[in-house]
Amino acid sequence: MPRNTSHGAKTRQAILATAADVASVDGLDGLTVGRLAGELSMSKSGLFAHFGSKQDLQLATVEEARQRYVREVIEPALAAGTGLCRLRALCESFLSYIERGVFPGGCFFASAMAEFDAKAPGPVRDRIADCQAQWMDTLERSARDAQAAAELETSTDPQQLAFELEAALLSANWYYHLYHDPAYLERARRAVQDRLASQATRPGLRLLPPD
Amino acid sequence: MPRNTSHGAKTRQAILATAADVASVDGLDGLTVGRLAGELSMSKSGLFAHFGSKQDLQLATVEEARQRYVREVIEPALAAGTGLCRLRALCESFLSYIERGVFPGGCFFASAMAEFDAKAPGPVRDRIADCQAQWMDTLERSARDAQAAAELETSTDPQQLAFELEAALLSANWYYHLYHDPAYLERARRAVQDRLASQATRPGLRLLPPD
DNA sequence: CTCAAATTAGCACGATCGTTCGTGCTACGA
DNA sequence: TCGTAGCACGAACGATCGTGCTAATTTGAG
Repeated sequence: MPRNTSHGAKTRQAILATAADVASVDGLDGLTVGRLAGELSMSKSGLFAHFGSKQDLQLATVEEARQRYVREVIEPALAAGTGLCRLRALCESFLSYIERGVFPGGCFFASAMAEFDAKAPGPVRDRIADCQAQWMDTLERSARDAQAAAELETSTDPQQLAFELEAALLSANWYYHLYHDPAYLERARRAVQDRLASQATRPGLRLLPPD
Repeated sequence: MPRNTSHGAKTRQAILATAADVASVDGLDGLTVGRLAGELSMSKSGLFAHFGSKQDLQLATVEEARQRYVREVIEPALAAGTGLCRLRALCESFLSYIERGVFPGGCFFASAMAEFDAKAPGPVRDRIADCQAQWMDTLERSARDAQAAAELETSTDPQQLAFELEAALLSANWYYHLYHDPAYLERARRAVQDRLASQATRPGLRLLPPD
């Protein structure tokens, strides 16, 4: 094979794509080297050679998932506008990402956060917490921008708003998969709409992008 | 030892109490027979003899956790009143239960729901889903009662309200443990208060029990 | 076509998984 | 006092875990 990044990188990428899918269902601990090797029809040792340890595999899997999340959730929303419009787009983008089944086990980071929530600190937990903080910050900053643009009441607490929006999104993820019922996605949509509408400066302020 | 259920039942109870604690941190799959035996200073086989299989152990652990949940969350709230007051008490009771650390890993059922969310169906998953549905139904029925007592607007959708309350509670659980920051519990309290206040029939309707 | 480097496979290790079996206590009922 | 039932134990099972070593295979560069 070529010196550096030809077949090897492709294989590594394929491994990580499958790893992220598996981990979204069975967790990053349920992600097992043998299982993963079987799923990709390759030997345990051949797969393992791409990573120095299981922890490295986990960290690489988180990074792969992060990139997928940015591509499927963040970027489309950022392209949709600014201020209040962006805030709403971020929420809708998340719900769409759940609906589309970007990860077979639901939101990767929701699963990972739940799994490492109360576990002892470590590199993997730290990375998960960091990703989650970034997402929360994206919501919060958008709220602040909307406020600066006079689209949200000055009485609004951006952190509180971000928390309530994220709460609706996360719960939609859990209940949608637990009961296989898309009604929960609609509940989240309604919750988001209500939160934004009630704190918008003008009652009829256009929240939806033209469609 | 006595013939039947003296020492045996005591031991079984001690096993399940520890099992529920462990599972709230490491999940029902992370709950291992050997680990549990070590934590209780008894042999794997001696412990295992109390349950026919690991799945039985898991189901018994869920049942133990359910009883603890009823005792620590549901019953105190039901005793606090009816209607809107009860609805608020249920939410506050949950947040207090998180704050008190009734389970070391946060809400047992939140962890279990997340763990089995996207897994293949089975007895354990079914039981978890059932418990979660019961809790959601408790919230929803309280909302309906409050509505029947004319404490909530007739325009309120009890299911929607229950979803939004539960969303705040669940997210408070995740973020509180992920960042070890009680501020998230306060955010949930504020979200609950806002939701209830905005849908109460009288703006100043007493929501807090006398304290 | 050849060679060296990169990639994968084969095999083995100690540990731990869930589970089974046989044994030895210990205390009550006869 | 003796038998018996409940309970816990130690040892061992096959399987799988993560992780090393070494040999075979593939592959791009000369």
